[in-house]
Amino acid sequence: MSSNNLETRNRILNAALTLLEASRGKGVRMIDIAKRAGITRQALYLHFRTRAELLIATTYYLDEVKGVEERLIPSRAARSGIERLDAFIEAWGSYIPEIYVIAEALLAMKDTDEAAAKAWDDRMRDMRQGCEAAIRALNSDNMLSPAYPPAQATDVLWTMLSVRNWEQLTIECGWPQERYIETLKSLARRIFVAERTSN
Amino acid sequence: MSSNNLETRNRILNAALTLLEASRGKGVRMIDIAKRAGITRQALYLHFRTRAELLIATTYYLDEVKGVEERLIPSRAARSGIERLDAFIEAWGSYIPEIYVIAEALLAMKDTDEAAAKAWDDRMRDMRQGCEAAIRALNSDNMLSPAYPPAQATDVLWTMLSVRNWEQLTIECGWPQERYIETLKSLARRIFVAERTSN
DNA sequence: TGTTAGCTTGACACTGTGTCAAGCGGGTGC
DNA sequence: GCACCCGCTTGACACAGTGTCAAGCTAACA
Repeated sequence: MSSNNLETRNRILNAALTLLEASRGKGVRMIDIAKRAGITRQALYLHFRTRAELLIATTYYLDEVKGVEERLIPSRAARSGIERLDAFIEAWGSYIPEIYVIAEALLAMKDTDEAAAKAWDDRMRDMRQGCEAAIRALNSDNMLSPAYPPAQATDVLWTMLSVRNWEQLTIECGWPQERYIETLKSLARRIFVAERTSN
Repeated sequence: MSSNNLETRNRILNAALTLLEASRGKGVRMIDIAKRAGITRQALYLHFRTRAELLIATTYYLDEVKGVEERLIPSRAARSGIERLDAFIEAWGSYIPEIYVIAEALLAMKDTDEAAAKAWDDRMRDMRQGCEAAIRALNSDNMLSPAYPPAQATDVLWTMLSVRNWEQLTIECGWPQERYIETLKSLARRIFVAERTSN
């Protein structure tokens, strides 16, 4: 029965999520996921063709669970460019820690698996849209620093907000999450906003 | 004979280097390296205990070949803080493309191999010293922006100059190397230098 | 001439992914 | 009540890549 099928599928995705979160994304085997989901390893392949496919499905499942879309509403509603930039950094920056472990797993597969690479790149391209919109909003307000053309400014913002940079600052350097958010907002203003009036 | 031993060792390291560079760091097997070095796969293990150990040795070998130390001389000789910041970004930024493929290979192992992780972290810690010195020089000149305490400024500079960020800007965004260097210099000035007089 | 260092040859173990065939049990249709 | 099928289990096996081991070869050196 297809409802039963879907139920198992969700159990698998939940299992994958839990295990990835528990083990910081590394060393989660198919057999571990299967056991946690209460089925055999082989049965996993009745739902997902490969490990990569399972992980990709897990990230989409995660998005669904965490609700990415809703989080971006405030940034879209922003009236000024600066406000939009701030709201976007706030929204994305707060989202990173929630997807971090899964992102790690996907990033680790990027080298070996074509599909995983594409899934990650798609996801990053989506995020880039937000960066572009924020820069464009700033530009419309005539508040974008003339130092960088919009396209390059987008590249820079996109790079600044990468998961890897979040990882380095919070995990490696030990920054608390709020400092990460505040510093990135401050940096973005310093870099992108013309005629600085605040830091 | 130990001289023969060393000769083979260098042949292995050269082989590893060549292959890693050719294949962008991924999918290089022990057998490939062995063949290229003109020995058997098993003989590799007479020189390196594991694949990780070989890769780590390869990175040190690379440093030797490329001469990291000499490149940093100009930045140490700089008279002003700003000059030092510029020189450091120039030196490190120019070095990244040369070590990039090996860095990739090492980064890929970071998740699974303890020793590889340590080797990479050590390397990054070295680089961080340069960042710290540049920030300190700026601070001594009273040119460090009050917006960030020196420790945090170091964290930010260190993160900005990561290999991943270089990868994203040059490879993903398609920036030419000179633009990368110039933009990073410009960004660093904008962020760290107080009372901006230039962009 | 005998010894030894450095390599080869040809095994084998192990891990993890992915595949296959046969079987089983419970619900559904007739 | 019977047959059927779906979703899963069981127990194989293939395959790639790393790492290990024992025995043998060969050139150089004492």
